[in-house]
Amino acid sequence: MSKVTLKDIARDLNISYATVSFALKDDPRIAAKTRALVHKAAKKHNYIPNHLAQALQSRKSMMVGCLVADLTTSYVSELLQSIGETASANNYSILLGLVKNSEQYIDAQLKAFCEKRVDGIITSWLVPSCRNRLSEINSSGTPVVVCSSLCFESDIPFVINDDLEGGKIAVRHLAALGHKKISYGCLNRKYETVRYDGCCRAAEETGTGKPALFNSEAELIRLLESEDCPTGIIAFSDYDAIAIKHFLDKKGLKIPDDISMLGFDDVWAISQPEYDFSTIAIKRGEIGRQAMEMLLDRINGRKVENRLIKPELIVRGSTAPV
Amino acid sequence: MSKVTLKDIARDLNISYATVSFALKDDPRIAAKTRALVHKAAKKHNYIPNHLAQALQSRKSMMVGCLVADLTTSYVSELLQSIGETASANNYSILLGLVKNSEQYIDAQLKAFCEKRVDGIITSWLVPSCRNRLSEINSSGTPVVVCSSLCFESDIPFVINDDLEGGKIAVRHLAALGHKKISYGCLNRKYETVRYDGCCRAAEETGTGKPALFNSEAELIRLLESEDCPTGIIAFSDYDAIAIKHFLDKKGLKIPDDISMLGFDDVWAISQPEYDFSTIAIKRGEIGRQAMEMLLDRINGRKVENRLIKPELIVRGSTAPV
DNA sequence: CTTTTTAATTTAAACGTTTAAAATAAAAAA
DNA sequence: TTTTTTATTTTAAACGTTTAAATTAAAAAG
Repeated sequence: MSKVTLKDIARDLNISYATVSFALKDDPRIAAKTRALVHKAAKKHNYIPNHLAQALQSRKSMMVGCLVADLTTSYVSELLQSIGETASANNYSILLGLVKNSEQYIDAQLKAFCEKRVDGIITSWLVPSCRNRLSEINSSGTPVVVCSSLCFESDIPFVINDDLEGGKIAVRHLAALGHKKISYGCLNRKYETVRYDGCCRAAEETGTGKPALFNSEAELIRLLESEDCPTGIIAFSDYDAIAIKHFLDKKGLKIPDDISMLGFDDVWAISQPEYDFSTIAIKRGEIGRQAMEMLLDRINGRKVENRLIKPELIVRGSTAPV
Repeated sequence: MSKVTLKDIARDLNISYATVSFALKDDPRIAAKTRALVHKAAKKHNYIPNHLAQALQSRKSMMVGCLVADLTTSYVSELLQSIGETASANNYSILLGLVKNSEQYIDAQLKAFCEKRVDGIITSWLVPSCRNRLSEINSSGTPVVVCSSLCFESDIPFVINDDLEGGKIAVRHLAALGHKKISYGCLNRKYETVRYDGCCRAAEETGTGKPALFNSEAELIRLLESEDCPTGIIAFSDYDAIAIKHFLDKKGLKIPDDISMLGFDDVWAISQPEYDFSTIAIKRGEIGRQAMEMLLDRINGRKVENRLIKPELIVRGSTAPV
C-alpha cells in the first residue's frame, strides 16, 4: 500500500500540505503554477489519496451496501450487475453483503454496513427477518431502497417488477391467440400471487374465463381431465414451466400442439431449443438501474417515488393459436 | 447515520474518551465496573463504532476488493458467493468491482480499490489488460490472488481448476466404458487448451488413440464420416456440448445410443432431463474459498503456494458403454 | 512611498478513533 | 505515617484528509 501522503508531497515542494490539498483539487485560489508543480510531484511520488481519511472528514463514504441473498440465481446476479454498473457510473462503490437468508447473517452484514458508514443500502428483497432492522436504519438517516420482491407493506421505497401487468400481458397474449380455457399454476408450491390477479383482470377484459388454478400434479390432472381442459397454461415462473413440461411429456402432451404454455422471468434455459418457451421477461437490468438511481437520489436528498417496471412479452415457440 | 461518538459516551459518563475506547474493547486495565458502565451507555446511545476512523488509525480497512468481469455467468457468481462467505466468516467485507472486461473499467475499479485502501484484491481471472497493473499493486504491498482462469505466466499467486486432470478424467471415463475412438472439440471457437493435453496424456495411459480435434461443424462432419468415426465426444465445455447436441440432433444421431458425449463445468442446464449430460464439474465453491483463504494468509503475512483444484466427474445419462 | 486591495499561502482545528506515555488514585509494604 | 507498588484513568499525539480563518506577499491605487 502506498505510504505517500499529502505531507510527503508538501515536504518535497517545501510548501504547506494544505496548499497541496487545495492544488490537487484545482482550487483556483492556488496559483496555476503551484498547482502544476503539485500535480507533477503527486504523479512522481505515485500519490494515491486516502479515501478513508477523506470519508472520515467529509462524512461521505461513497459506498453503498448491497444486501443479496443468493448470488447463484441469475435473477440476483443480473440485478447486482446493473446495480454495480450504475453505482460505478456515479462514482460509488458496492460493499457486498451476501447473506444466507437468516436473521443472524443479515444482522451481521447490516452491522458491517453501518460501521463502515455506507451512504445508503440497496437490497434485493425484503423479508420479515430484516424488515424492522432496515426500517430502523432507513429512518435513522441512511437511505434504503428495495428492489425486486417485497413481501409486505413497508415504509422503504422500492422498485419492483409489475407482476400485475405481467399477468395481464400473459393472458392477453393467449387470448389474442384464441385461447379461451386458461389455467394458472405450478406443481409444488402453494403460492398465490399478484400475477394471478393480473391474469384474472385481463381475463375479464378479454372475455376469457377466469383462469383455473392448480398447485400440484393432482390438481393439474384433474383440470386436464375435466371438460374445462385448458388449451393454455400460464406457469408461475419459467422453472415451474419446465417442471410442468416434464410432467406433460410424461402424459404424452406436446407443446404447443396440444397445449400452449408460457411462464415468467425469462431464465436462460428456456431460450434453448429444447424448451423454446414464450415468457414474460422481468427487466432485471432496468430494475437494478432504477433502484440504484433512486438510492442515489435519496442520498442526495431528493424525493423519490416507488416504481413499477413493466415486464415484457417474449414470444417463442411454446405458444400457438388454438 | 448515527452521530454518536466515543466523546458523547465519555461526556455522558464524565470520563475521558480514551477510557471509553479501552472499555469498549474490554481492556483489563479498565476497572470491571467502569467497563460495564461504558457498555451500558454505549447500548443506550446506540453507539456504532466508526470504522472509517478505526481503519484510518489502524491502517487496516478489513475490506478486500473483488474484481469480476461478468456476474451473469453462473461461474463467476458461484465463485463470488464462496469468496463472500469466506470473507465474512473472517470479518472481511467485499468491495465489489464489476468490470466490463476493458482496460478503462479495470483501471477505474483498481484505482477505487487502492484509494479505499483495501487490504487485498482477489480477481476471478487475469487478462493481459490488467496483468501489469495487478502485478504492480501486488508487489507494492497489497496482496493479490487470482482464481479461475489464468492466461499466462504471472508472479501473482493463484488457485485454479486443474484442467489437465479434468481432461484425463474425461478420457479415463470414456475409456472405462470401452470407447476407443474419442474426439475433442467444439463447433465455433479456435481454442487449444490444457484440457486437451490432459486428454492426450490419459489417452496414452489408457491405450486409447490420441483424440481427434475438431473446431467447426465441417470438421466434425468430416470426422463422423471418416473411418475414425468417434464413439465418444469430449466437448470443450458444457455449452459447447449443448451446441454439439443440437448439431447431432439435426444429423439424426442420438446420445448416448449412437455416440457418448460429456463436457466440462457442470452448468445448471445440463442437469435437466432434456440434456442429462455427464460432465467434469469445476469445484467453483472450493476455488473461491481457497482463493479467499490464500488472500487472507497473504494479508496476514503468511507464505502461500499456488493451488490446483481437482475437478470431479459427474456421470449422467450422456455417456454409455460402447 | 504609503496605503489599500487582491492573490496566494499557511495555520489550526476538525473528522472519530487508537494507544503509548504520563498522571493520578488506591492499596500494600515499610 | 511515609514510601513503594499496583490499579486505574487521562493526556496527547497520531492516522490523512478538508477547510474556515488568519497570515503573508504581491499588485494596484493613492
